[in-house]
Amino acid sequence: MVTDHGEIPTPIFMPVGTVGSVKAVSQQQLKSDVDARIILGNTYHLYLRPGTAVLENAGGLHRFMGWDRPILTDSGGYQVFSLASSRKITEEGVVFQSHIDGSRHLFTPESVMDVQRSIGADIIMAFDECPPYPSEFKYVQDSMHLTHRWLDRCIKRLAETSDKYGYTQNLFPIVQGGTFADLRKQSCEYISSKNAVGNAIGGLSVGEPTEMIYEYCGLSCDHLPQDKPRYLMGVGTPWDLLECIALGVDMFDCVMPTRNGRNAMLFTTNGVINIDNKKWEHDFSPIDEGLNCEVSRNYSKSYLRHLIKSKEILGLTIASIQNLAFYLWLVSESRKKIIDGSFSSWKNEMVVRLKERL
RNA sequence: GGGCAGGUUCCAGAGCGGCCAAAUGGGGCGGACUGUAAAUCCGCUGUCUUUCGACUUCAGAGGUUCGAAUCCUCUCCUGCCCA
Repeated sequence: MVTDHGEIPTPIFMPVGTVGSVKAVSQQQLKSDVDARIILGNTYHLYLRPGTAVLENAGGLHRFMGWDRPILTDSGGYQVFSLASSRKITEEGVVFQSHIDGSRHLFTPESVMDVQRSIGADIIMAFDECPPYPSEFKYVQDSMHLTHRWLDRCIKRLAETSDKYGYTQNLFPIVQGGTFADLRKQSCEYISSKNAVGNAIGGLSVGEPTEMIYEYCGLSCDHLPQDKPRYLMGVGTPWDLLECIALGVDMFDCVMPTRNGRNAMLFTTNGVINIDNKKWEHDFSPIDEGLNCEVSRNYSKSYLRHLIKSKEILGLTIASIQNLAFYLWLVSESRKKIIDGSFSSWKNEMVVRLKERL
């Protein structure tokens, strides 16, 4: 893939990944870019629209690792949600109980900042609480205020500690407020007032219907600074990405390409494939010719199906890479379409096409 | 030619007189998966019917029995061993 900022490397396998990108830069350079990714462990797609501001990162972990895109780490706030059965929330922080040995571990805004300092990612996330859907107004309200107080502690801790590796780490605060318009708006205002280099939209894709994701994502975008990256955490399907880009989102991250890939669901430029299906048994065509990715172009559907059916670990890797390459293509195309002004019509066409089951 | 062991629904393989359309696994089909603990989870899978239920199945043909995939007889086929 080649963009006006040079070639975007084909995804490669890394044991623990993270790489994002925010090629950042000066106002003049802002005309385009950014896209990021994390291979395997997580996937981050950063995508900045023309005119949005970017991070300052003269150097960074990404550079240290030989990548040309920034690396992003999450705070563990999502685990407060996803591991709800084995944790306890207090004002101080969250106590998690290990599912491996039962040991208890306290996560606080301060400790989470320290950990992220040590890892050294270019973009680090605030520690927040992510209430499930549905939740009572009162609970979401209290939770939001707790997240705001935690944010202040994150900012304070970050200010009190210095960069460990000689480059700036950029903290993104996270909007909460669930699916209550007034709370969301209030949270956006609070988060915006911190004047961070970028802002995240959290608390969505936690069980609510897709339409509500769009609704509250749009609402959040409307109340966050337009000249700074808006990062929607945890979303989503390819069509979700397109819809949310239309609403103003610049960055995404999601488990979907890798997890669904491991579960035999392939996202391709022509639609969705369930590679388990017998219909692919003798289909020797490339997995996805529409991608400029050697894995997608050189392995056949038949071979990939065989690997998956045989429970060969390589199959999961190939499927994951296919989906990651697809997501990168999707955001890269989106950027091009936005720049040439054809995004909206292209998006409507793609949403239909990409959902199709092949 | 002789002696054993077998032939069960797409496959493997339980069942050995009623609770059997028949366990379980695989396969097939469908669904789920959204800031990753989890290469995972959930349905359906003889035919007809929405359900109840009805009907046809356990190599083949007869038979015993109120009742057979299960017991008996013969036939066909498969594997192994001995000639």
